[in-house]
Amino acid sequence: MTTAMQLTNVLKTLADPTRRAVFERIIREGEVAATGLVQGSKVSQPAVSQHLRALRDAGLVAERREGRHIHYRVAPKGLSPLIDWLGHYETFWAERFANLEKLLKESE
Amino acid sequence: MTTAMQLTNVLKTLADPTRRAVFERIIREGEVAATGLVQGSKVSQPAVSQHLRALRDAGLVAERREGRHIHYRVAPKGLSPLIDWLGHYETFWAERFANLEKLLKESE
DNA sequence: CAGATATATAAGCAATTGCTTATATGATTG
DNA sequence: CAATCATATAAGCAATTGCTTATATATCTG
Repeated sequence: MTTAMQLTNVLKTLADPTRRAVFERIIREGEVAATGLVQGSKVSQPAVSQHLRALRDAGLVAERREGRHIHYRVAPKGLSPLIDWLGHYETFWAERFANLEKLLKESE
Repeated sequence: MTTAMQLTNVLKTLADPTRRAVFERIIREGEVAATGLVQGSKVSQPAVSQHLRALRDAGLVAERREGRHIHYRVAPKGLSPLIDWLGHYETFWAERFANLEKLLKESE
């Protein structure tokens, strides 16, 4: 079960474009060290570090220390609060316009 | 097609618990006048009005004027940026742990 | 140990946010 | 028209946010 607070946390965390970009890179690259994320980022190392902390606190990423490097990866259940919330209201939406799945197919 | 800005807007708009509560009431009640939303809200009428504006600006709700009442309803495509974004990364997640649909079933 | 590298934390600051009270606008009713 | 009801806007304010620079911590290497 997810709480409203967890959902709020996930939404807030993903709402910042810079932070979301970091998250998307972790998704795409599978497992990245913080250094790698700083490279090619528009913001400073501390800024990236702070974003990584936020992502971790929101449960969106997990980390694995390897020597002095810390590798970040997506946390499987991190998006659950969001998916759960969408799923919870799916029935309401389905009645009124279309279901989630259909919207998914229609996208792009 | 949805832009990153639209997604950011939707996420930011839903990230506030009070505003999200307003949105959820609109989902559940189908079509509500602003007055109805102020009733039973913890915040003032202007606060609700500001939240409604934010929801409308994010494309999450639509309005219909009827005399001096304005009735709000969910905008069908409002969540598209969010659904699209989840869908866009679904393949990446599927490869790594589970697909969106499965997570949806597992929820609750 | 000393130096280098990887990451985190601290402090400070401008910008944004969400609320309030007060007031304005718009529509209806008598 | 005047009064009332529904909603929006303005102004102000405390709290939060995202960044910066400076510094600390932790790990590795020679």
